[in-house]
Amino acid sequence: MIEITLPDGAKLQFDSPVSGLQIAQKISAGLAEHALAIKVNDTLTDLTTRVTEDATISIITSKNPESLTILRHTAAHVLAQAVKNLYPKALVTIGPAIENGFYYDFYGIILKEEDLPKIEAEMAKIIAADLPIVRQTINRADAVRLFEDKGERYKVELINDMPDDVREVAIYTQGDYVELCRGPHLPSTGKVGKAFKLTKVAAAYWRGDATKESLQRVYGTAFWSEKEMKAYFDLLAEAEKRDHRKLGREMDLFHFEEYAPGDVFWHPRGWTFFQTLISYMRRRQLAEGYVEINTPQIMDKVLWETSGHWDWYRENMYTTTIEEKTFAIKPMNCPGGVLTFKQGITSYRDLPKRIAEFGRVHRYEASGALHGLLRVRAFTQDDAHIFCTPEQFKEECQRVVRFMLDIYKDFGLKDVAIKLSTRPKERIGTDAIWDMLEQGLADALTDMGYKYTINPGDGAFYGPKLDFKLKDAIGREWQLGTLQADLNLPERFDVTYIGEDGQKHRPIMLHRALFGSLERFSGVFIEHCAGAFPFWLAPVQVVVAPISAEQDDYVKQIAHRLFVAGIRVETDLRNEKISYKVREHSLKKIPVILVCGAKEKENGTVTIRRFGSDKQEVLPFEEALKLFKRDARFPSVEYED
RNA sequence: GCCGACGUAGCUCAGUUGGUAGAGCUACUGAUUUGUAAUCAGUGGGUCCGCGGUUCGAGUCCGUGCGUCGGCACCA
Repeated sequence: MIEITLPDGAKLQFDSPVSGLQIAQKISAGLAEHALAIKVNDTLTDLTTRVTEDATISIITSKNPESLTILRHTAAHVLAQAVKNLYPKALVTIGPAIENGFYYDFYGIILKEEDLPKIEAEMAKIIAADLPIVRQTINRADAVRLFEDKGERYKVELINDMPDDVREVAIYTQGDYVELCRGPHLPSTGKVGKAFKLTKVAAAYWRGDATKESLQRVYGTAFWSEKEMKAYFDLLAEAEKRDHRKLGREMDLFHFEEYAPGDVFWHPRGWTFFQTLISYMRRRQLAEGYVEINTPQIMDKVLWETSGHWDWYRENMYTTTIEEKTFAIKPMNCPGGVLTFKQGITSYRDLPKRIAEFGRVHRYEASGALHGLLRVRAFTQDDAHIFCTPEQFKEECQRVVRFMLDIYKDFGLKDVAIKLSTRPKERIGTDAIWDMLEQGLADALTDMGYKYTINPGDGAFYGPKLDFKLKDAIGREWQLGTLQADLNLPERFDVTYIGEDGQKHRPIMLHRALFGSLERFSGVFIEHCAGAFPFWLAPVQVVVAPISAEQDDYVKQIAHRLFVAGIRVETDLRNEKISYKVREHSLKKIPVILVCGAKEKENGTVTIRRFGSDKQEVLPFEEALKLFKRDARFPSVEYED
């Protein structure tokens, strides 16, 4: 007797092992028709899998969010079958469901975008044939033979690399196509339906390893309805409009040149924005107990040999040799911070010391890695190095995390993922040190109630780190801030402080950057706000425009007053209609347009039009000035009135 | 770096089977003095990414370099 418990608590009894489909049939014919998979004690599995003992189950239909993954995974297999039909010499590898769709990697073929419709058509045929998808478990050796016979050496490799204790593997058959797979899958190819699309071709390395062969990857997506799929593509199109590279050109913020790949030419407006970010951060850091320094751009390469970076990253460092001496253009600011800290003798009473630097660093990134402002070769970090005692370690970490999230909040960035990256395989320092630092970072987060995920082995070679990640307009994740714990650099540079006991002690060094790279942060934020900067960050905050040349004097006069008050203001005295000017400045997303006609001039008023609204508001100029001065203030910063 | 695609005016793009480069917007000049998302007219504007080759002739075909885009790998 097997007792099956349903989600609502109801219990069903069966005499013998029973499949998900049979259970669904017992519940209702309608459910059986829509059933796609079954969840047994929280494990998703195929509808045909038999439940052999008492269990809590739920029948999965397209209403369950989990079903989308199954749909896409099955769609990936249909894709593989279609490609095998059309290109028999292609070898299959793997094809999982991913966040917004699925992909499949093939060996031995090269596809172009133009080939996709043909493959889609073949997929549609397979779907129309509604082939049953049958799961079987077979002996491991038989599986190897099966795929060897088919010449599918990648599948053979996958089986051979499974742990020794795996005796049996699952295979799925749909028509004449056989796939090695854990599953689960839809009951038949017909269930994939019509809402699927292949989106792009790309390359990927076998097993994600750059030393292995390059495979042909095909990306696609699938939904339960064409309506949902359309909504997804609409969203992508919308996101594309926010691409910071496009907005950067349209808003005249920056450009790139082939003479300096990966290095930004900031235009007046973009540079004003950039500098405002720095002013804001500088102000907030001072309030947080930091001091600011500036250290050399080019230093003896000996420093990087000492730090260990030369061994790890020499290939990515720019160097310059003069009179037989080799210097490095700094790829990070740590040595500058360390050498500055080491000037004089530091007492425990002086700790923690928080030393900030807006440091411009250069790293030779692989050409294929470059991506607008989001991945560049020369960038500015809002870097700081905090030297503290072991007792202060956790508290300092918490201050940084709190500060970081507080900064992001000022930019409306609330969807931040925190990752704890732990010791990598190749590293320096003892396990005891790594244990202590990893635990400290984890505790700091847990104590504050922040959730995080662990990226095992993703730490820096000298210490573990917390990474703060955010998504761009089309969902790509980018790292912004980082907090790294380090005992190695203090060791290597022999950094000490004098403790209460009068003896020398080793401080813990925290590396932290909140914006991370100001270039990257700019890109992410431009996309986040779709170019509509808040007043305090806008490179041009106010444009003053006359209705006719009669008011030019008045316009100049109030623009001057705004300038003196610290407002970033421009006038637009061109011989154009006001609607032309409104359109143009609206396209540039200027927060405020002040229109001055005869009435305004006579009454000493201005008519305010704010970006994103077509409402007009008439105010005495003095009042408007007060308003703008307030709007121009940095958020979360105290001001004396 | 790897695989693939792409590179024409400031921007967005067109350019037939190889026959000496075009549109709209922008810019400039003039007229118009205008009340909240494009006033009219005129004029400019190109190393067709660079280099080499094939050809009587190359924006177009081939090779190569550079850059960009989409992924992968990388990211102190």
